[in-house]
Amino acid sequence: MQSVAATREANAGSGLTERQGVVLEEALRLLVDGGEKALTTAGVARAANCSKESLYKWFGDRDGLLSAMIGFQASKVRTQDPAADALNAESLRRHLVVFAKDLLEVLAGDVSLALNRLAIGQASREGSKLGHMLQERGRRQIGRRAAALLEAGRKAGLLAFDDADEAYGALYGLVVSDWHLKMLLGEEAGEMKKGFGRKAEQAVNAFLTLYGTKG
Amino acid sequence: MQSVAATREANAGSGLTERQGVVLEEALRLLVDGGEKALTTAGVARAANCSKESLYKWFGDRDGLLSAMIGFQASKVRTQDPAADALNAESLRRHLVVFAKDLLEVLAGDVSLALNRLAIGQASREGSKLGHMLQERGRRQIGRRAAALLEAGRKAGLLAFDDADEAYGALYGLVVSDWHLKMLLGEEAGEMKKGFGRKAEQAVNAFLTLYGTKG
DNA sequence: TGCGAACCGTACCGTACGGTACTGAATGGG
DNA sequence: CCCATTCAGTACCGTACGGTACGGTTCGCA
Repeated sequence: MQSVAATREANAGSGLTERQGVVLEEALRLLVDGGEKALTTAGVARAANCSKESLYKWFGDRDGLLSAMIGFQASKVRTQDPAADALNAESLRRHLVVFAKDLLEVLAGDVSLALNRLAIGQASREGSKLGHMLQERGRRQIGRRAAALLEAGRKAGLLAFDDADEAYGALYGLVVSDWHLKMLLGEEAGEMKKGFGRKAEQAVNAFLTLYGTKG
Repeated sequence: MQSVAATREANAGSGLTERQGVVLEEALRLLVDGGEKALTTAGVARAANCSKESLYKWFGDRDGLLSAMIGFQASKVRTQDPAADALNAESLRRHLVVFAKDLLEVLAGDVSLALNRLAIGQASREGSKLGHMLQERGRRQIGRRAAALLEAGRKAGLLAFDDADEAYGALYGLVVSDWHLKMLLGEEAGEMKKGFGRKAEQAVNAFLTLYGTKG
């Protein structure tokens, strides 16, 4: 996963030492492997070969570490909204399918699932600070990419909708359905992934039936 | 919430004393109010005026208590699949809208959210036993109701689909989209609920566009 | 009345965690 | 060469939890 390059990228303008990035990487690994219960300060310190005192100096307290982990991971995910090449019906469909597949694969990723589980577990108390962070820095990114795609489709006369949010909601729902929740609840994601391609195409077909200008 | 009647109902054939039902009710209240962190054995014992020793005698250990809570709550939710009156296009639409609204309101319920958060939090370790339980005893119920409704629609010539699961997945996705996740992450459900009616109708409209036999 | 079962309340134990304090080894700059 | 900074490693403290054990009380029953 070329963690070094990714880490350096993530640190750009985040006030994070490279060492701290490595520590956060190790913390994420612990979280993915063992869930929140396994994410103890002593455990992180041991896994990252640093002292607990350093952890507290860098991140304040445990919650600060959790926030830093979310921000760190979010800063690593760069959603490229490329293209904007002249859209026709077929290229729009292709872009939508790629988007749908990317969405499913992001949601099914180890780290994404672990962080979502973490934020959901903390949602009851503490005003769901982590939840908002995850929502803002994770979802918003991919939402923007979708919004740009939909808007381009509309500008090209290939899509017709009044409310962009509503259209995006339909696309998201058709693509994801209840798979995300099932994975969050522990359903093995392994066998699911092979069906992502077919599922993405079906969802895009349905979406184009609803919002496409030509059947 | 007529908890007494509901409790008595839930105990039918579950090997649960009425006292134990009251204890589970109190445990659910603690979980809803304070999340998993607030659900300690001592806390439950104090809130329910029973001894920790009794808790361990009745439920084995903490995980047994959690399982019992899920089973208890699931047994309280009775999904009536009524109707089966002669379907026409309008009554099918009405039934679908009612189903969609019910689904949204169930998912937005305090106890449902708390139990889903609990199961998701435990999904990393322990083979996600609670997750499977929640999936089986909660989702399966409402899924059956939807399947019956869809099948009736097809039998009446009002719906056309090959794969019932695929159709149900589309309906679920159109109705729920990412609202469930947002609520699980802590988004205030209060202001959302007022939009459920409109959202349900929009989703059903879209679903009928996709799977209805007459536009 | 005597007996046993169920059970509440509480005290108790071992453990594990979050957070703090201390020591000693590097490192680097004057 | 000396001093300041940083940090790893460890020991430590208070707390809180899961789980167990025990005394006292109520209740049903013979």
